[in-house]
Amino acid sequence: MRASVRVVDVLATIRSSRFDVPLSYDAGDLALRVGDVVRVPLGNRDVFGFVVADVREEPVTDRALKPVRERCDVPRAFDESGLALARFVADAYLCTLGEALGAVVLADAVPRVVERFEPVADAGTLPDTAVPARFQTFVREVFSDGFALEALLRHPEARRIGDRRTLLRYVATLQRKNVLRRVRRFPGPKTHEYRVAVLDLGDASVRGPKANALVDFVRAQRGVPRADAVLAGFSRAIIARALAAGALVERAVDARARRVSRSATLPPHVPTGEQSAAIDRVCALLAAQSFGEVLLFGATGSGKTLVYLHAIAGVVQAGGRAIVLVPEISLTPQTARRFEDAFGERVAVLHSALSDRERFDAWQACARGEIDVVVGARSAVFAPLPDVKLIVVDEAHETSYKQDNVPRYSAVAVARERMRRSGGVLVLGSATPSLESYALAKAGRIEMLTLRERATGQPFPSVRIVDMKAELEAGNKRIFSTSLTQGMHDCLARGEKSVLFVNRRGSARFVLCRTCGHVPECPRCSVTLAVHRGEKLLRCHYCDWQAALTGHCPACGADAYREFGVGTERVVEEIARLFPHARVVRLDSDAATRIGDHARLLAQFERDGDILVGTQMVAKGLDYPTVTLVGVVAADIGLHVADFRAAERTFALIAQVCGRSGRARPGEAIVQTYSPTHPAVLFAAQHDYEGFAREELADRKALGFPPYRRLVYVGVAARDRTRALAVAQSYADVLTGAFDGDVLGPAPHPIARLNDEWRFRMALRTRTIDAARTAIREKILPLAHADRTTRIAINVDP
DNA sequence: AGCACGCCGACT
DNA sequence: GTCGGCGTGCTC
Repeated sequence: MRASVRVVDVLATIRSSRFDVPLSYDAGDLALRVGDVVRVPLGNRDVFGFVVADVREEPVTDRALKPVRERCDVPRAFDESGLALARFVADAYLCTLGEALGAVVLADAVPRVVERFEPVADAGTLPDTAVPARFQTFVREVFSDGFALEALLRHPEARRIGDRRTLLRYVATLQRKNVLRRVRRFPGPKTHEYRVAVLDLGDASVRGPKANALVDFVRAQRGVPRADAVLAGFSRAIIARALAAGALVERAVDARARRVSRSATLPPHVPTGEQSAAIDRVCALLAAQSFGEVLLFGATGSGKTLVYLHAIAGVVQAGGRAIVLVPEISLTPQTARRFEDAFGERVAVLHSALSDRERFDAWQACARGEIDVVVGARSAVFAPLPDVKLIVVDEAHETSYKQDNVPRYSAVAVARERMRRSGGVLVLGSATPSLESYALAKAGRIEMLTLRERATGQPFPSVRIVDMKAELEAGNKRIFSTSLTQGMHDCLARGEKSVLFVNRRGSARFVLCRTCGHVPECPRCSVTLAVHRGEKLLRCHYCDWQAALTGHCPACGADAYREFGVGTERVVEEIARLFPHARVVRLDSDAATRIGDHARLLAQFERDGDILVGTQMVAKGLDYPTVTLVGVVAADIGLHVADFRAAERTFALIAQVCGRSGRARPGEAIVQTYSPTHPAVLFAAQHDYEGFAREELADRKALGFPPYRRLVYVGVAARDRTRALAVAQSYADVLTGAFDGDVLGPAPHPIARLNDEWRFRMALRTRTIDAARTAIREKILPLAHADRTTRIAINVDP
C-alpha cells in the first residue's frame, strides 16, 4: 500500500462554456508533462484531455482518484508558454480555459473519439419482436452497417424521434438487451515529420487551358509546394487532374533536412535615413533584453517591411526567433514571399491554403526549433516557437486581429503579453494606427518611430472630394459623379488602370416596392435582404438565407421594385453601360469564394484589366504600380453605423484606398460622399492622420469611449425575445454599481435578431477593466452558467 | 405502465 | 459537452 499518489490535473477536451474545471487523476507511473494529451474516464465514458499542471505527490485520501488510462502517442499539444497564453486569454476575455486552448491548440493535435454502434447478433437473427414497429427500418439499417453516432442521429427514422436524448435512451435499451454494442474508438497517433506536398513536372501532358497554365506555373519555379499553387488560384480539382494525367507528379518532401542555415539574405535596398533610424532603434530595444513596444508609424509605401526584415535578421543572428503577423495572408502573398526570400527554409508561412496536415506539421517544426520566423494571420501569435524575442504586427490597426467568435482575443494584446513574458519587443506597424496605440505613443507610454516619405519617392496622390448632394441637385442621379466619370474616361483613354472601391457586395442593399412599400427581410434575422442581381437572388448577408429575385413584389404582386444602396455588382453594371469596351474585374467575397480566386482575379486585372471594382479586398496591402486613378464610390457606407469606431474605420479605409493610386507614376483619387465635411473624409483626403486623430480623440474623450475608457459588451441571446430582454435586464441590474464604471443598456443588438435568436446587449464602460472583469466573472457567469434558456456573449475590448 | 420531454446537477 | 435522475403530462 502506497502512502502517496501521483496526482495530475487534466482538462477534458470538451468545448463547453459551462464546464471548465481541470479534474485530478491518478497518474500511476506515467511520465506526464504539461500539454500532453491523455485519455481519462469522465462519468461513465472515456474522453481525451490535456495535462494542465505538473504531476505532484499527494498523500492518499479516502477519496479514490480515477486513473489516467493512457498517455496518447501524439506530439504534446502545447508547452508551458502556450498554457500561460491560454490562461491570459481566458482571463482577459472571460472565456473558459478550454475555449482559450481552442485557439492555442490546432484541431489536429487532439484525436477525436469515434463512436459507432455495432450489432451483437447478425442481421439474420434480428429479434424483430423485441423492437417497436416504428423502429424496424431503423434497427435493420443499424444492423446492416455499423453506424457512427452522428450518422445514427441523422438517420431519417431517428429524426422522427426529435430528441437526441430519447433516441440514445432507446439505443441504451437495445444495448441492455444485448442487441447493439456501442463501440468507442480512440484513433492512433499521427506521425511527426514536417512534410510538404511538392509538385513537379511529369512526363505526360494534359489537355485544357487551366491545367496547362498550372503546368507552366510549376515549370517556371520547379518544385512548387502544392499550397503555393492553391494560393495562386489553381483549384484542387485542376491539380488533381494534372496529377491524374501524369503531367505533374507530387511528392512529400521532408522539409527538416533543408532547414540548416540560420543566415539571412536581406534585400539589396539600402535603407533610407528614416528606415535606418527605425532599424537602429528597434535593434537597441532588442539588445536591452526587456519588454519594449514600438509603434512604427509609416505611410503606405514608406517601406515598413524593410524595417521588419532588418530587425528580424538582428534577432535571428542573436539566436532568437520572430513572429510576423499579417492581417489576411491570402490577400498579401507577396509580403510573405519577402520573408521567405530573406530567411529561406527557416521561415514557416502559415496560410489558409495549407492542408490541416501541413499546418500541423509546420506547427510541430516550430516546436522542435527548426523554424526561426513564422509569418501568419491572427492565430500565428500562438505558434509554439521557443525564444521568441520579436513580434511584428503589420497593419496593426486591422480589425481582423480581433477574433469575432470565442475566444474573442486580440492578437495584438496576446503578442504584447507574450513579449512581456519573454522580455522581447513588439513592433506595431501601421499607416493609420489604432487610436489606442496612437494615444499611448502620444502619452509617451510607448515609443513611436515615424516613416514619412514613400520609399518609391512618388508623391501621394491628389485627392478630390465630390459632394454627391451637389451632384444630385445638379441633376445627376447616377452613382458616378461627373468628375469620376470623366476621370475613368481619361484613364481609359491613356490606357491606364483604375480601381473603384465600394464597401458593399451585391447590387443593392435592399429593394422597396413602390406600390405597397414592402421591403423583403430575412425571416431569421432583423435585416433587409440584399440584392444579388447576377444570381437573381435576394440574400441575407448575415445568415446567408436566400430567396429568388422574381421582379414581382411578393406582398402585392406589382412589378415596381426599386433598388436602394450601391453594391459592387451595381457598379460593374453601371461601368458596362458607360464604357462598354472597358475590361472590368470584380473582386469581392462573392467573386473570390475560394482560396486563390483572389490571386487569380488580381493577376487578371494586372494582365488585361482596365477597371477593378471591389470591396475592402482591394484596399489591403496590395501594390498596383500601374494604377493612376482610385475612386471611392460611396465613402459614407459604414460611416453612420452605430459603432464608436465607424469614423476611425472609414478614415483608415479611405486613406488606404487612396494610397493604392500613383505608386509608380503620379496618380489621383476621387472620393464621392454625402458627408463632404466629415473629419474622417476630409483628413483622409489630406493624408493627415494626426489631424484626424486629434479630433477623433477629443470626441472619444468627451463621450467616454476607448482609449479613455475600456469597453465590454455583454450580450444575451434567446429564441424567446421577452426572455432575452428579461435576462439581459437582470444582468444589468446586478452589474450596476458592481464595478467602477457605468452600464449602458440593455438595448437591442444592432442586428436584433440573428439566426432566429433575439439579442440584447449592454455596454460596460470603465477605467478599471479588471474590476469589470471580476464583476462579470463572479456575479454574471454563475447566473449565465445555470440558465440554459439563454446564451451569454462577452466581448472585452470590442 | 411506458414513453416524451424539460429541468438540473455532476463529472476527479 | 454528456449523462443520469427526477417530475410532469400524455397515450395505449
